Amino acid sequence: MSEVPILRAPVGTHDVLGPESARWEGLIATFAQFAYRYGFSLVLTPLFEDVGVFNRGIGEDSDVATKEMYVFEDRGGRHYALRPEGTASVVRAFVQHQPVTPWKAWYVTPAFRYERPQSGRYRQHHQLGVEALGTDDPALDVEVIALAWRFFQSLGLTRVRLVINSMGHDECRGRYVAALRAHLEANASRLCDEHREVWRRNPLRLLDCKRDECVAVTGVGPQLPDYLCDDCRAHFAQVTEGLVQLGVPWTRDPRLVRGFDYYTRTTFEFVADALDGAQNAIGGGGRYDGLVERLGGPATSGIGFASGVERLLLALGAEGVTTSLVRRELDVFVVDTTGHDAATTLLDDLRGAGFASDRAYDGRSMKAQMRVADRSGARVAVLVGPREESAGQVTIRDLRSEESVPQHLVARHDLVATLTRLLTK
RNA sequence: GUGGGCGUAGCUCAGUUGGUUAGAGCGCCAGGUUGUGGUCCUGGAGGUCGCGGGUUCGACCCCCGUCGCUCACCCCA
Repeated sequence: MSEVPILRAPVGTHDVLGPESARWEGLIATFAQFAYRYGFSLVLTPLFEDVGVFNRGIGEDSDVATKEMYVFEDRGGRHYALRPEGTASVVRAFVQHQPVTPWKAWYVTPAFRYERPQSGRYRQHHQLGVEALGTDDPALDVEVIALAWRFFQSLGLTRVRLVINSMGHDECRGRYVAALRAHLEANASRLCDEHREVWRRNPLRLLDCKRDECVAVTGVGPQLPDYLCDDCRAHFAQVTEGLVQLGVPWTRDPRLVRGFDYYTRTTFEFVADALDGAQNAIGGGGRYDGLVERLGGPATSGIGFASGVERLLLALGAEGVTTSLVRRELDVFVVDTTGHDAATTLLDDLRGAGFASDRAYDGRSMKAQMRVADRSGARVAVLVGPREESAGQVTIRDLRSEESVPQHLVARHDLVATLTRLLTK
């Protein structure tokens, strides 16, 4: 038809429409409800920030910062990056505005990472998350983790595991990293090809490596839990005990360190066992007690959690949960054959009364309009033609009925009242 | 960045050893007598066979390149 070539969404991005978008609405609305229940309020921050926010935030040596950031220069020569994750921006906003603590905020946002897409991994994906700043009370760790857990449960996910660990605070973590570094140095030749040369850059990364060679090296030698100080041990114990009290099951993974440099003490991840692909982490987070300072603010503790919308949807699909959590079907479809557009005022009344209503356009035949009405999924059709109009009536037809004549006439001025009775029971 | 698989109608796909006007199902549109959907019947619209080059008398089919999709490694949501 057209000579203009079809433009498509960029690599690693995707459009969401149709029934799929209803599932998105449901997820987001459910999460918003949970956040509200737990005392979090919505925070909106810019999609792009000074690159320093992310470099200093998630760590210049992290994979995300070194090779996955969408960086660009604007027309004024400023260096910006599209957010690769949610926490750094929110913490920057905290530093800038210094709200009263404890400050509990939730968000839903796109996140960008330049990497090769695959199942459950995109260049633009979307995260739902919460951040809580101003206290290192383990009760808050428990609350954030419980919020995530309950959220997943409410969605209908059953095959989700919580794995948790503590990385200690700066000091004990530092001692562990030093010990790990020495251990790696002594065994560098036995590491996998990928890490043999680059382990110095970020020793903790090696714990994530699943290759046999690296696992063999890191499986022995210094172990993170042995390096925690008494305070960090106590904190971790209180968190795990709190989870037990709430009936939130967890398992400890002493190798769980996660990819961003800001984590201290509690780290956790939710693994969806229904996903057989490599991308089976549907959420994660942790405490970041030094991050506010790193971004120029006063010493402030914080903890956060984020979940990937796309992966949640994949996990839900894999578990066979197909409900959208939010109803998006029409109540009423207006079929107008008067020839002079009686539908417009009729719809205004219906919509004003709160009914989700739609119509056909372009003066199509009644048969055609009925077909569209049927496909729309509306519960009832309201028909108005010359006969009804002259009598001051409309026909209400039940579109879900199998009967041959599931319809009746009703006075025009009784329409809203009748539908209210019909559709709200 | 590296590697595997795949690109034929809006969607899911068929297309025989390369041989005339490229097909199906679903979807979409219009009809099936005068105002009625979901089933059924009939008809119709819609494709530069991803794109470019090559081999050949002839290419959807073979070769090369390229773009895209997809899966995996790495890492993460």
